[in-house]
Amino acid sequence: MVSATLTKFSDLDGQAPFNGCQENFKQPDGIGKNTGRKQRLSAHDVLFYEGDKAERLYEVLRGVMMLYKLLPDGRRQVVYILREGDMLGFSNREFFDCTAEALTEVELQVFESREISTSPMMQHYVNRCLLSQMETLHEHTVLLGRKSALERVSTFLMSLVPNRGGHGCSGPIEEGKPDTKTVALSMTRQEIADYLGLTIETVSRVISQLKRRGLIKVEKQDSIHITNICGICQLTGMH
Amino acid sequence: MVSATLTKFSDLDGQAPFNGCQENFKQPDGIGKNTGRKQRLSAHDVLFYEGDKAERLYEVLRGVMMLYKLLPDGRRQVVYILREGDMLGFSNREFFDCTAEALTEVELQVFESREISTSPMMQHYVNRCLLSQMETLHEHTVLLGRKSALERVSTFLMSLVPNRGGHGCSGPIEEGKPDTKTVALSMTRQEIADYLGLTIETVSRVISQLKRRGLIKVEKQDSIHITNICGICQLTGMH
DNA sequence: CGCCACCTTGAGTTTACTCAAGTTTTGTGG
DNA sequence: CCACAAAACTTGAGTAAACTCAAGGTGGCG
Repeated sequence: MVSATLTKFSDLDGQAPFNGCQENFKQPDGIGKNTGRKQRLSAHDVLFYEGDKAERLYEVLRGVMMLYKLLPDGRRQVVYILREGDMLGFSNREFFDCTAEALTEVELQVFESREISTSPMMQHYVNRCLLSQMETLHEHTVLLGRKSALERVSTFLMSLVPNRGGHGCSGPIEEGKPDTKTVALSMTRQEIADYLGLTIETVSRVISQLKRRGLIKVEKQDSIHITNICGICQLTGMH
Repeated sequence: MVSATLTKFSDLDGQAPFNGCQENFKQPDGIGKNTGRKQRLSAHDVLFYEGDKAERLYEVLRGVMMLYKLLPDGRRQVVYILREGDMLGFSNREFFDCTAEALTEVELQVFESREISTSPMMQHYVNRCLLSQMETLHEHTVLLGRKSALERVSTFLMSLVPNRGGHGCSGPIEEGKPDTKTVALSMTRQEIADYLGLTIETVSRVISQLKRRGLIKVEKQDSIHITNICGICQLTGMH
C-alpha cells in the first residue's frame, strides 16, 4: 500500500487509498499510470452534447464547466457546475443525458470508459465522486424547490467561498478580523440564472440589492467582493 | 460466469452480470448469498434521519419511500422517490444527507456497508444505481428549475406510467386502442407538493384542472385514472 | 354516525416574470 | 490609445403565476 495522500483521479495508480473528491488539491497535474490524453477547451466550447455516445470520462484539471439540459422550447437548466478535481462523462445508458460546456478555459484529463471499469481502484474512486455529486444535487434540489431568489443567489455566492456555509462552516474566523473574500463567478448572469432557476433580470436585481445593502461589491461583473460573508450566509435560508 | 439474468441487488452472488437497476423485476425476493436481514416499515416510519450515522445500505423490495431535506424554518423538499429495486443509504461522508421515510408499507433488504465495499461486483452494481439515480435527479432539476405547475404535475403523473414519456416512450400503443392507465400515487397532496416544489393548493388546483379537461379521473385520492396518457404527456414540457 | 385527516376552492397578495429601455463593459480595428 | 460595436448587464413598469390565508367539502374508520 502506498501511504501518500493522493487527491486526484489522474494520480491514482491502482494502489493509492481514496482520499476525497474535489476536497483539496495538493498534487501537481496527474502523472500516475494514466499518462493518457489531455484536452483543452476554450470558454463556451462544448465537450459533448446530450445524446452523444458516452465513451470517455473526464477529470477537470483546470477551469470550470457546466452540465445542462434543454427543453424543446429552448428553456435551459444548468444541472451541475464542475470545478477542478470534478469528474464528468458518467452515463448509465449508452448516451449522455446532459450537454457539457466549458465556462472558462479548461484543461481535462481524458479516460476511456473501459480503463475505469477494469480497475476496482478507479471504480471505487468514481463511486466516491458520484456520491459527492449526489449530495450536491440534493442541496441544489432544495434550492430550486424551496428557496427564494435572494436565498438562491446568496447560496450560490456562499458556494464560491471555501469552507464556509456548508457542513464544515467555520463561522467568521475571528472577532475583529475582516470577514471578506473576492470570488470569481466564472459565469455570466444568464448562466447563473439558468443554474438557479431564475431569470437574468431577477439575478441582476438580487445582486443589486446585496450591493445596496453593503454586503458585496461588484468589481468586474465576473468578480464579486463579499464584504460580509456571514451576512450573506444568513440569507441562504440555511440558518 | 453465471449466465442467468438477475435484476436485484439482493440476488447478486458476486458472479452474476449486471443487468440494470429498477429496470425490470422478474425475480422473487433476493435469496442469493445475502440471506441477511430484512426490515419492514409502516407508512410514515422514518428509516433514518439526516445526520444519522451511515452504516447500512438498503434495497427496496416492496413499497415506496422518499428522501427529503428540511430547512431550519420547516420548509421541506423531497429529493427522491424510491421504488421497488431502488437502493438507498449511500453516503460520501460519515452521515446521511437526507431523511428516509416510508410512504407506504415497505419491505427492505439490509446490507452492511462493508459487505458492499469488499465486493467488486456489488461496487459495480451500486455504481449503476448511482448513475441511474443521478439521471433521475438531473431530470428533476429541470422540472424544479424550469417547469410550470401544470408541467410539473403532468411530468409526475407520466413518471408513474411505465415505458411512457421518457427516453423509451413508445407513444400511444395503437390507433383506436385506449390510451389509459390507473396509477397509484402512494403520496398525499402535501408530499407531492414537497416533491414538485409547489404548495398543496397548487397541486390540488392542477389536478382539478386536468380532471375538468377530461384527461384524468380521480378515483380514490390516492388513485388516478389517466384517460388520455398522450394528452398528459403533451403537457410535460418535453414535447 | 361522527370525527379527523386530507383535500378542494375562492379571494387577495406576493414574488418573480415579461417586455422595454437604457447603461456599462468588453473586445476589435484604426 | 481611442472609437466603435457588440455583448452583457441593469433598471423600471406592468403582468402573471403561484402563494397565503381562510372556509368548506370529502372520505375513511372507529
